[in-house]
Amino acid sequence: MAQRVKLSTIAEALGLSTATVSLALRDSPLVADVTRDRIKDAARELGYIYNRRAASLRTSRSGIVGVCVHDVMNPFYGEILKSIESELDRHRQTFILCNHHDDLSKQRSFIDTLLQLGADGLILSPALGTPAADIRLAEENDLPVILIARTIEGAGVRGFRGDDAYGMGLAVDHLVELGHRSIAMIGGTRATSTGREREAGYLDGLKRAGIEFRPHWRIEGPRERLSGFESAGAFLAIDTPPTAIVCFSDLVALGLMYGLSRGGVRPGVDVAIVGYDDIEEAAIATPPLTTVSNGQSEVGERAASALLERLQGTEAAEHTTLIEPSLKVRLSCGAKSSG
Amino acid sequence: MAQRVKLSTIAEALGLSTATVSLALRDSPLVADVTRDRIKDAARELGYIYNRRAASLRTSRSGIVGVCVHDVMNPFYGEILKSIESELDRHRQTFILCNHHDDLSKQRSFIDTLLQLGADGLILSPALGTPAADIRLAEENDLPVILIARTIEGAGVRGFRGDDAYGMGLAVDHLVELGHRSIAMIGGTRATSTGREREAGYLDGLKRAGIEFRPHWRIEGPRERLSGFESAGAFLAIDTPPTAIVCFSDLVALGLMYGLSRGGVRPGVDVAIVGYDDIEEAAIATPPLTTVSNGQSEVGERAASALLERLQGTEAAEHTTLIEPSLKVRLSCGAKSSG
DNA sequence: CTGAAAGCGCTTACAG
DNA sequence: CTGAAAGCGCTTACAG
Repeated sequence: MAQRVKLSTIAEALGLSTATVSLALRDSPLVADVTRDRIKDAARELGYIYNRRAASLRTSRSGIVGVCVHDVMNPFYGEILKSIESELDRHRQTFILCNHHDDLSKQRSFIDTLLQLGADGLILSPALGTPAADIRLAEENDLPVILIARTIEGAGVRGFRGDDAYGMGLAVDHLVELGHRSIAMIGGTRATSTGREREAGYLDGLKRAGIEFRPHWRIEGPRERLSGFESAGAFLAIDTPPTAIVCFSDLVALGLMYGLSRGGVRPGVDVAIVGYDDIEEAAIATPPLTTVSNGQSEVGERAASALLERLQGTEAAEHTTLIEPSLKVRLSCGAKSSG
Repeated sequence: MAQRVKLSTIAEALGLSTATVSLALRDSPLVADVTRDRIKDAARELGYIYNRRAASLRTSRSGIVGVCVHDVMNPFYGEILKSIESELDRHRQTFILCNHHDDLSKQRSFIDTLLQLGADGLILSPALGTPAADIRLAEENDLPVILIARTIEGAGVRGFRGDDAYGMGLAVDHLVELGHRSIAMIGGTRATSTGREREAGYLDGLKRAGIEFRPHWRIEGPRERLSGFESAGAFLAIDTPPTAIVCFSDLVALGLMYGLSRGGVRPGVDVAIVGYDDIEEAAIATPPLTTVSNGQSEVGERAASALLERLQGTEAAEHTTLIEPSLKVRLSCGAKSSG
C-alpha cells in the first residue's frame, strides 16, 4: 500500500495546519464551517484512518471498555452482554470481551492488557477466588471496575446482581405450595457468591416450610448443561429420591431433564424441576421449564450505565445493587407431590 | 493515584537511560544480565505498567487480533473460538471479540475500530451480504483478514470452513439408506455460503437417490433454536409430512425437536431428524441427535495459524480450505421409514 | 478562525 | 554494554 494517510497529509493537501484538521474532524466549533467541510471531504477522498493509539497517547482516553466473564458462550450472560453492548455502543465505546474460564491467571492477564491499552473501564464477573487486591490494583491504576453477577468482599467497588437468595426462596416456596416436602438442590459451588446465595436461599426456604434438610438432597458442583446431565445419575441413585429439584441454573436444569429422560424418569411428571435464570430456551424446552427470572438485562444495563457515569467523572461508590427476581411458572414443576 | 510510573521513572531511579531500560524489559541480549535484573526488580517494585499504545505507535505492531462472528453465544462458534483463543494466547496476541449479528454496519464499524487501533489481523465470519470490497479495504490498510465458516467470492483472502455440501450429502445418504424417500430440509438461507452449500448438498443427495424434490419439503429461514422450535408448526402443517428431516444446524434441530414434542410428535420415533455441527448438546439431547461433525476446532486452529503466519510475513494466499466433515449416528434418526 | 510548537511514552538507529 | 536524540501521529494550550 501507499504511504499511510495521516493528519499532516490532509493538512498539506489543503495548505492548513494539523491543528485545524484535528479540530475539524472532531467537529470543533472553533473551525469555520466551510473549512470543516473541505477537510472532511479531503479526509474521505484520501482514505484517512484515524490513529487512535496516537490520540489516546495524548489524551489518555482510549474509548475501550473490557468485559470479562466466565464464558461468553454461556447463555446466562446472553442478556447481560447484549444490554451492555447496546449501552456502550451508544456511547461510542469499543467493548472487548474476554473469557476467564474461572482461571485467575487468565483474568489477571486480561486486566493487565487493559491497563497496557489504557482501557477506560472494566465490567467484570470475577473468577472463582478473585482476591479484592486484584480489583484494587486495577482501580489504583485508573481502571474503574464494576462487578456483575458475582461480588467480592472488600473490593470496594460498585456491583450489580440478582438477589439470588431471595430468588431461590421463591422457587422453594412454590414447590412447597405444590405440596412437596422433599426437595433436592443440584449444582453450584460455595466458591462463588452466586453459589452461596442460591444455596442459602434454598436452605432458608426449607426452614420456612419447617422441612428438615437432608444432606443427600444437596448435589453440589454442576454449573453447566453437561454436568447437569451427568448429575441425573447421582440423583436417581438416592435411596428415596426427592419429589422435586431446584437447580443452580437453567443450563443445569435442562441438562438434568435430558439425563432424567434418558433414565426413564419424566421431568414435570415423575419429578418437579425448577431452574434459575430464565434463558430463552427455558420457555420452549420439553417440558417448558419453571424458573426464576433474574433481571439480567437490568444487570447489564445498570452496570454499563454505572461505568459510563464514572467515566464522566462521578465518584466511585462501593455498594452492591440487588435486582429483584421473579418466578416464571411453567410445566416442569407440574409433578404431583407424592410424599 | 500517584504519578504514573514510566520507563523514564525507572531509568532515573537507577541512573540509566530509557533506552537501556526498554531493551532490558524486553530481554534484549544487548543488556548485561546484572543490569537487566536490577531493572526488572525496580520495574516490579515501582509497579510499572507497560504502555502499549506508546510502543505500538512506534513499532506499528499492536498485538491485537480481532475476531468477529455472527454471535459469540451461538455454540456453533464454541469450538472454533476456543481453538482460536488458545492458538492466539500462545503467541501472546490479545484477541478482541465482536458480534456483528449479520448487520453490515456493525461489522464495518468493528473493522474501522481495528484499523484505528492498528490491529494486527482479523478473523472473520462475514455478515450476510458482505461485499468483497469491505475485505479489500481492510487488506489495503494492512489489516490481514482470514475468513471462517463463510466465504466471499472475489475477496482474495484465505478461508477455512467445513465442506458443507459434502457433509449435508452424508446426512441425506444415511437417511436414504434407512429407507426414507421423503426428506425435508429445515433452516438456512441462500444469503450465506453455508446456507447455499448445505442446501446444494441436500438437493444433490436427493438426486443421487433418484428422489424427486418437492418444494414444500424445503422450509427456509431458521438458523437458531427458537426459530427451529417455531418451524415445527410449519412442518406439521404439510399435507403428508416427510418421514425425515435434515436441519441446517444442531440448534435448529434441537429447537425443532422441542417443537415436535410439544406437538405430540416423537423425534426419532415418528420422524427421523439429523442436525449439523455436532455441538456438545447433541450427544445428550432427548433423543441423542444424529448430526454431522464439522471439524470446527480444526477450522479455528488453522485459521489462527494462517493468520499468525501472515503476521510472520508470509504472503497472502486466496484459496479456501475445506475441512472434511463426518457423520455421527445417534438415535434421532432411528425412525422407521414409512414410505 | 488558524498556526507553530510541545509533548504523550515508547523504540530504534546511531555513537561511543 | 550504555546513552543521546529523533520520531511514531495525534491533541492542546498558547499566540496571533
